[in-house]
Amino acid sequence: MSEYRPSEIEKKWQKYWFENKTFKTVNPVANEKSKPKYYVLDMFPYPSGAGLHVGHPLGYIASDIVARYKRSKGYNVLHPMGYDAFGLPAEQYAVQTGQHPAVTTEQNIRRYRTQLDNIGFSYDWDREIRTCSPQYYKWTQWIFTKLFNCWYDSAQGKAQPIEMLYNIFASRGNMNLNIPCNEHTSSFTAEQWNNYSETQKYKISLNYRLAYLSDTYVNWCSALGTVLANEEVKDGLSERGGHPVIRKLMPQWQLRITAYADRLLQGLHEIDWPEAIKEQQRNWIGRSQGCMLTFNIKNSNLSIQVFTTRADTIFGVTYLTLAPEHELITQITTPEQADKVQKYVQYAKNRSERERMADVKTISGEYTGAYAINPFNGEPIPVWIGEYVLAGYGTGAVMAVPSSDVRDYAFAKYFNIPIIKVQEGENTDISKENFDPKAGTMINSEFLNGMNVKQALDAAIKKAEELGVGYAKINYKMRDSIFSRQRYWGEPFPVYYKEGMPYLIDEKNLPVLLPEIDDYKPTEDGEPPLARAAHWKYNGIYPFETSTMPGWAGSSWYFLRYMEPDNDKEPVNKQIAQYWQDVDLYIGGSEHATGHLLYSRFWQHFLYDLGIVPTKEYARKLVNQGMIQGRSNYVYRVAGQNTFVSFNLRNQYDTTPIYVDVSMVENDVLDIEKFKEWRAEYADAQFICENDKYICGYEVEKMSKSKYNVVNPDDIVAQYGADTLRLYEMFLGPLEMSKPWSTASISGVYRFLKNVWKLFYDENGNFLPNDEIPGEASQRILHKTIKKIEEDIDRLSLNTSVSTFMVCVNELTDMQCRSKALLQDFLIILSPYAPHICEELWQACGNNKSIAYAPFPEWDNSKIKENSFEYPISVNGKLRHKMTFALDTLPHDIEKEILAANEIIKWTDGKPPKKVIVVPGKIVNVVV
RNA sequence: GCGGAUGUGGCGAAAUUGGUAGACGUACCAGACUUAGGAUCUGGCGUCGCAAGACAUGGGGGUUCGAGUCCCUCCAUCCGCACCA
Repeated sequence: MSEYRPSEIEKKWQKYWFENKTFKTVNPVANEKSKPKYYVLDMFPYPSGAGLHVGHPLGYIASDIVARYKRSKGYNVLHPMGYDAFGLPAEQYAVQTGQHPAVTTEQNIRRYRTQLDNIGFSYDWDREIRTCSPQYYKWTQWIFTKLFNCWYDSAQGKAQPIEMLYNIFASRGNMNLNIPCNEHTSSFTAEQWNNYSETQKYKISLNYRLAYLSDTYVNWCSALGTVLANEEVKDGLSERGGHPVIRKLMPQWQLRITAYADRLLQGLHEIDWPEAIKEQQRNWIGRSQGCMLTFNIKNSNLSIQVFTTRADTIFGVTYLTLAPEHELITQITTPEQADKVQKYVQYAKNRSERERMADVKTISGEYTGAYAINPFNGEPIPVWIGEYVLAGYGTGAVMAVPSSDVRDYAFAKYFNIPIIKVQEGENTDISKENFDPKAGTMINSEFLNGMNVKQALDAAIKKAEELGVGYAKINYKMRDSIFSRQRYWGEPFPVYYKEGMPYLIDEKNLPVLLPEIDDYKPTEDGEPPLARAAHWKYNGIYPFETSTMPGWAGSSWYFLRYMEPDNDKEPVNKQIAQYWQDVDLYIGGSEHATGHLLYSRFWQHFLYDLGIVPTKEYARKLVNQGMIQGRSNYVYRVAGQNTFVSFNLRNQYDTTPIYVDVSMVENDVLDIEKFKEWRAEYADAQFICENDKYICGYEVEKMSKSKYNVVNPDDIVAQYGADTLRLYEMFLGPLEMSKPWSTASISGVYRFLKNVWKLFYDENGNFLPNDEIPGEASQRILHKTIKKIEEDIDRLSLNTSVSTFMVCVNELTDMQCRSKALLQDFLIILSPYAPHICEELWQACGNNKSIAYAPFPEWDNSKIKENSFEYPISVNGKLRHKMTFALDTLPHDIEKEILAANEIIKWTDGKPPKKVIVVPGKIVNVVV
């Protein structure tokens, strides 16, 4: 073949790999001495109707390069792909069209698969999984049953079977046990427990399980007819669709992720993940160390619990503030204030989350008329209600210290509540708002006087414990995760109801299949769509749970299933999990920081507790690939005319920018003919050009159809081939950075591949490589390249490797390298990046096995060394000179040579240097 | 406000432990060839300067014989979180 024609070779090799199962990962056999393992994983995609754009494969290409490289380095590589196939878009489409979501999902998956295959990935497709297939979600349901059957043993720091808790209750009751459980769990003695009926015991146990039902304020989106997770809500609107979200009290399944809060925080130390992700997770978990204090209500037997991180400021408390949702409000409010309080609570309730967040500046509140008693000094302090106190954090009540907290300060100023200064020193002037709440030493605080904040904090907590009015407490911002969705297209719960109580479906009856229904909307009375399945009953009698699991259920453990996707006895075999351990490299977007990436860690910790998986953390290293943004182009239409003015002339006219499809633009130059054909209205448009060209404006923004800036990888593959696309996406810039797509410099990468081809074939199609022994120079080039590529892959700096290859090919071309042995080695190191062309040329060299089986060549340092080398010389740090020395020159010889070289080196003032410092291979310093 | 990043030619970017800043690719300029093409090849290309040379890695300071790299400080941009007591 005389010319590089990617379209002719790529399909052929993709077919070859598929038919020969070239990339099949064989399960390790027990007695076999197996290779070291390497698990490289991509975040599996949600197969949306829009298909892949050029940004999606970025991470997949990087992981594919690593996978292919590790294989050739002798690793047993697990590199799978699948689909996160349950989800809202397919369901919404179903609601609109009546089309079953399974059908659209299947179509979308096919489209994705075709697009992925076009790029030549080395996935082991025999391991493909789909979260929506019953063989898969059977085990998602199974994990749910395990969560339901476990409680969290804080003493042991792990999940334990619920039977064990029964035993504990039978011998000790539930008092003085520090076990994470639901609010309002009443206490009982061992004796009482033993007298309970089985049903009563079961009912109590529901409060302790890691999966539990509870009435919760949830983010209810009536437009979508479902509950959303906190991270699915942005600024009071649904992330998907932007519909308003309100808070509503509903019974929901929840997972007790809060029991794992500390472990999830600790685990971050063990994993090599981007700092940004770790920080987001830390933020989300929101651990804060403080103290719980009890304030009794004056003339009442009620009391209010308060969480504070500033127990040291207890003598500065001048009022308490309750969240408007606080349950004691009605009980403590005095009759005189009842009306106002009632109004205020109503006002707060009607304000959506969005409104409340939008104006954090507005101060509002109401006085209840009640007084609480400061537990430290017995002073009465008024109890207020304020919107700025969040029901969901801590106890929904705060002890307000206006002198040490800016929000309390603002509230106190606004309502004219007294302020007691408890700190003195620099930056503690409370007449201005910008005081430092942690500065100075304590005053007006009895036994705390004279201490600094930290000392006072410890002393105050100690005192509270002595007085029995409080205790040290660690509080988390993170809430338990709501696990119910009022949707159709998700995993059904393996749960049925009997006398209003939830029971698990027997394990042997899993999976609970998603029933067929004729309409995917919620029912008229607001029940989830599954309520439409009238005859869907367990054993024909008991109603099933009608909500389904959220999108993140299936994605929280999929990485385990790839290890053994067809196991029908368990989610994954222990020995196999033991072999694969964890994911060595996980590549995916950072948008899942507090969603998938947190939940999956939680499930892994849980499964570790059960002894199913061998590691607490499932992904050793995570890399977030940057987003590829679109580069939109504009034309400038002159107001009121069908005339368009070129970019640099646009200011001379009154113009409106209009998006043009990027496929009609090259290097910002508009293809005027294509533009005229684009739409009828532009057919006789006029153009005001500069230098006979119409230059478009541009902007970098997210790829989207409406901006006409979406680039489909299929088009690039059709024009330049998959290898060019792969190389180019890497060449575009560092993997982690977001960067705009531009087709501008793709031709350089394409030319590179053509040059590779030309090393093997001349223009007449003659095969060039022969058996000549490679010269020293070409060996040096090759070995330097091998070394560089290894280093690049190790630090995932794949963009620079493309440059390295280019330099290598240019140099081999210059010296007309014809050594087949050397060129074959070159193909092996290039093949992870551009596998198709390398397979083709590899075969042309007479190999009959895939290049994927060829071992990666070892580089030899002795072959890299040059005969001579140049030393940079700085004279007093100013002038620089170069001198060439033989390779084995000793440092003192260099020194002598430089001293003797006065005539060669023009010293600044003509005098020879006094001192020459030489470090071999590094520095020469000359002091004149 | 808090946290995480990032600032280097017209553009995308290299420079792994401090050691010739701008590799490689694009764009652009000049030329060659030509079956006129979005092919191929050669040369140029940070700024100023005819040149020698000088100045250049967001700004300012510091450490060092030597700083894109280390330290301090300020600025700009992007991304998270945000009344969390």
